[in-house]
Formats: sequence, structure tokens, C-alpha cells
Amino acid sequence: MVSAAATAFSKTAQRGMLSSMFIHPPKSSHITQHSTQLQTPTPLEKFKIDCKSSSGINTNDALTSFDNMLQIKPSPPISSFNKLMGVVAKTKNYQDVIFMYHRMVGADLLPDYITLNILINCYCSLKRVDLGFAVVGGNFKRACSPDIVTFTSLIKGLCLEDKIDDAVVLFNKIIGMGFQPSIWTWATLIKGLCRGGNAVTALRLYKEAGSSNGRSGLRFNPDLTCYATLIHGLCKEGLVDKGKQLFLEMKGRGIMPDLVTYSGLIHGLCEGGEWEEAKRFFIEMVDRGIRPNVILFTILIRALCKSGKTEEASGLLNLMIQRGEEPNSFTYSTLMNGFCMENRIDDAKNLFALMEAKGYKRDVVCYNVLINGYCKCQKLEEAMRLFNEMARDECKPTVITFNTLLTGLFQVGKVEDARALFTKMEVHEVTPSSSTYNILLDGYFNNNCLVEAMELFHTLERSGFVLNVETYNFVLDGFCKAGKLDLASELFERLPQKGLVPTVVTYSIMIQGFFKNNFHAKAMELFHTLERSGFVLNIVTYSCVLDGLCKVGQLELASELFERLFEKGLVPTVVTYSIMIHGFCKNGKMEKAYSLFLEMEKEGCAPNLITFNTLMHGFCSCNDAPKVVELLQKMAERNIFPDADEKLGNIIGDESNKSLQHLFKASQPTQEHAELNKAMRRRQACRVE
DNA sequence: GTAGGGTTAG
Repeated sequence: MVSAAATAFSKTAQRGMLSSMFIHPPKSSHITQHSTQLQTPTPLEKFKIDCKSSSGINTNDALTSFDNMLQIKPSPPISSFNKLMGVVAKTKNYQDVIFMYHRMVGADLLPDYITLNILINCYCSLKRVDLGFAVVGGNFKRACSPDIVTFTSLIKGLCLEDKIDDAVVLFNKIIGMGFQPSIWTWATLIKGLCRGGNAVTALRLYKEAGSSNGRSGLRFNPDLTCYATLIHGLCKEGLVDKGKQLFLEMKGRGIMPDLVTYSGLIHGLCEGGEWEEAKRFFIEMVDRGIRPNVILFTILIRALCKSGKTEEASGLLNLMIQRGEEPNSFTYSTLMNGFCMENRIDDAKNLFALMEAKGYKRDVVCYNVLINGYCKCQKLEEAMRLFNEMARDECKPTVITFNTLLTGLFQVGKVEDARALFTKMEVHEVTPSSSTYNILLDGYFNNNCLVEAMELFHTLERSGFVLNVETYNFVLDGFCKAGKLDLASELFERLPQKGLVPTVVTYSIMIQGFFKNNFHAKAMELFHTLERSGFVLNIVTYSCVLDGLCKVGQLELASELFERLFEKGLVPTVVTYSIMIHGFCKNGKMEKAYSLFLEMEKEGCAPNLITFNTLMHGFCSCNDAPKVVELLQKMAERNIFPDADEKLGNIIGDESNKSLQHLFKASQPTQEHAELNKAMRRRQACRVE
């Protein structure tokens, strides 16, 4: 055994850590003097070396040293083993730490409370809080007692598994037991609350415990980390004003925000569309001499992409490179996604190629982004080619990869390929998620594969797979669209028996379904019942009702309801406006249709292809050439291309409309644009979700 | 020698 350890040690010495010590021997080190004698050090010497330099150690070396230490008799102190375990834990190689622990126990060494704390933290970080608790109930009971560090890890573990309530219960319990939470405990709980979208609770905790009115004995003096966590959490939930307030408060307390704090605040502001404010804080930060790093640049690049400024985002990428800040895979996938969202698939592809050229590892997210880009513009062959390339790049597809591809395949009607891909999931050891089943159900229904959809649905119901209301929504929508209103109604009635609560989406689907299947009275009855009960309906529900009313010729009623939306604090979407515009056009009320179109533009709601088509159709029908010209111009401004339309062609064909001919030729849709239009229409096809 | 904060995809 000892010789095996010696061999292992000499390998380590040749390989890494020690060789660098030979090159740069530390002054006045007796260990180095030993080493320069070119004899293989004994395990004990090795242990001494390790203890001296464990700060710069890598995981492999730590594991080897650990094994060596296990051979030493008498055993080195437990603290030395803990130190090495701590080093490995810092690298997030939790499985290795657990392995080390078992080796230790196997060698009859008695772990102390720190060993157990490290072990528990590893289990918690791996989302196995149950095993963490098992350690507390087992080893801990025998040897020593858990302390505040133990409980902090357990609280983190519960939060990571989304058991926020349990985490709060544990927090209160330990206070009841007389423990004083440390600043780490507070930070962990705040982070856990913010992670689960409970930033308001975190803020309340901060206010209660931070003031003199708090529970007796409970003191909380937040530090930089606590503030950063709380600010980011609040901003993420759209409570940007509260985040800013806290930002000022911490400054007032003399705690100066650092890069992480600014990043969290700026991220929140960007996500909430408060671009100017974000810029203001960014400038303040730079003025304070804090340099942005790759994470903040990525946040900014995402924000630019989200507001349609991919060119600027691209410029920012170049700027960060110029400034010597290396982009990472997050940065690249963010910008690639920005390009894909604008259908600039070639730019995304070039970036993807650039990553390879620069020697960057292209991770699964990069692949997923590009695959999604290809799916969005209906280039499924390319998407599948990328999928097949992933293996070559040693990149394992995730459930997101499969869900993306399945969605894309169903959208272009490639049901056979979707089916084949689904069976491949098992080969790739990827477990389908409830989203996967939703995509399959939706895909089968939309491609008129009613039998398959029903089969899958019944298999799922029988399999014991926990179906949530979202899945039922897809089935209900499928039934309604397939004209099977009887099945939909029956299933809808049965939801409570299954312990499921219909959501606003469920109700919207049913209202739309009733209208579509000519049960207008039932649709309105459901709508009125919901309104009277105080159930909060959203703009989609109202859009479904408006659409139904318009279709049954109740334009007056629809107009009244539309006007009432504003009182309810609801903001009409492009779909809502298009529905109303369509209603007016169909009834020959072109003036009303047009004024609503102007209104939506004024409100900052961008008209889309469907809006333009509806209006264009209306104005063509009444031969209003000047309006058609105006609309064509507006479309061109928005980079939207008209569909080839017979009536539009007739107007343009008229000799008297030379300017129109010219304009139409300039905006003549190419094959690619026609495909994009088709893709957009499919995406927007009366989707309630 | 153990516990806490900011970035990407469906």
C-alpha cells in the first residue's frame, strides 16, 4: 500500500504542482531543500508540502494528496483532511468531496463537525438536502452537534429544491432553539427567497429584523452581499423602485456597491425596459472606477438584443474584446440568440463558426440557440444537421434541445420526423418533461393527428405521470379546434375531480372553443360568470370574447367591451387591435378601422403582417388606392412584406396607379419573405397560450 | 479547515 502511495505521489510530482516549486523554489523553505535532493519524498514530506501550498492546488492533486495522507501512520490531524476537502468543495466538484469522505471513513478516521459540515454542504449543493438531513440525524448525533454553518447549508439545500416554506420553517426553528443566524444564514435565506420569486418576503424580513421593532434577539446588519442579493431579487421581480431605494440606503450606511451590486441592479433595470436608468447607473459605476467584466457586458448585450438593437450589441461585443475582456459562451449565445430573434440566422451562424475558429467550447446552450433559430425560420434540415453535429463536439443534447426541435418539426408539419426524434430521447438518456408532452399533444392536434393525440393523452393519464393543468389546456384546445366540443366540455367539467384548478388560459380556450363551435350563448355565459365572480381575466380572454363577438356580427357589443378594457387597466395587444380592425373592415367601417390602426401606432403597439393584411384587404375592396399606398409604405418601413394578393394585384395593375406599381415592385416579396410570413402566421395562429 | 451576491437556450 505504501509503495502504491509513493508511486502515486511521484506521478503527482512529475505532473504538476511540485514541478513548479522546483522551478521557482521558495526562499528559505526546508521542504524545497529536501526536494532538491532529487529523492522521492516520503508521504509525510508530501503531506507537509501539500499543507503549505494547498491554496494553489487543483482537484486531481488534492485527491492524490488525500490518498497519500490516508496512508500516513499515525494519521495527520482531521483538520488536514478537512482542508483538502474544502479545496475540492470550492471547485464545486461535490461528488469528489463525497468520495473523499467515504475514503476517510473507510480508513477508520473519525470525521469532526467540520468534515460533516463540508459533506452536508456538498449534498445540499447537489440538491440532495435529504442526504444532508440524514447526516445530521446520523453521524452528527453521535459525534457532535450541528451548528449555524450546518443549518445555513440545509437552508440553502431546501431553497435549491424550491422548498422555500420548509427553509423558512427551519430558519424560525433554529432561532427558537437559540441559534443566532450569521450574516451567511441571512444571505442564504434572502437568496433562497429571491430565487423563488419571494423578494417581497425577503424585503419584509430585512425591514423587520433590521429595525428595533424586530423579534427579540434577532439582529440583522446586512452587508454588501445581502444588499446585492436583495436588490437583484427585487429588480428581477419588476420592483425596480424598491431596488433603487435599497441601493441608496446601502450607500447611506456607508456600504459602497461593487461590480456585482451594480450588475444586479442594471440587469433588473434592463429586463424591466428601464434602459435609460440602467445607463445612468452604468456611467456612475464606471465613474467610480469600477470596470465592467464579462458578466456585465453580457447583461448589456442581452438588453440591447431584447430592444432590437443587435447591431449595437454586436458593437459592444467588439468593444469588450478591444478592452481585453474575453467573452464567454454566455456572451456568444446571448448575441446569437439576439440575431436569431431577428431572423438573422446567418449572422448567428457566423458567430457560431467564429467560436470554433477561436477555440471556444460551444456548449449545449449555443447549440440550442442556433437550433432554435433554424427552427424559427423553418430550416429544419439545418436544425437537424446541427443536432447531429453535437455529438462530434462532445455536447450532449438536453430536454430543451429536443423540445425545440420537436416544436420546429411539428410547425412545418414533419410529424414523422418528430415521432422519430421523440423515440431518440431514450437513446440519448434524456427524460421527456411535461413540456415535451405538451409539444407532442399540440403538434399532433395541429397536424390533424387526432387519434395519436388522444392515444398519447390517454397513455399519459394512465401512466401515473403527473399531468398539470397546462397539459390539459393543450388537450382542451386541441379538442375545441378539432370540433370535438363535447369531449372538451366533458374534460373541462372533470378538471376539479382531478384536483386541477382551471387557469385563465383554460377559460380563454373554452370561450374561444364555444364561439368557434357556434355555442355563442355558452361562451358569453362562461365569460359573464367569470366576470361576475371577480376572477381576474387577462387581455387574451377579452381578445377571445371580442373575436367571438365580431365573428357573430355583434360589432356594437365588441366596441363597447373594447372601450371598457382601459377601465380594467388592460392594455390591448397587437392581436386585440387586429381583431377589432378586422371586425370594422368586415362591416365596411373603414374609417373606424383606420383610426384604430392610427391609435395602436400612437399607443406604441406595433402592427404586424396580420394587421396590415386585414387593412389592406379592406382598402382594396373599396378601391382606396391612396390608403393602400400609405400602408405599403408603412409596411416597408417596418420591414414587413405584403403577401401576394389578387385584389392588391388588381389595384396595382391599374395603369392609373403608377406610383403604386413602383412601390409594390420595390417591396415585392421574395421567396424567403413569403416563407417568413408563413412562419409568422403559424406562430400567431390564434394561440391562446 | 466548513456556509452567502450578478450572465445564455425551449
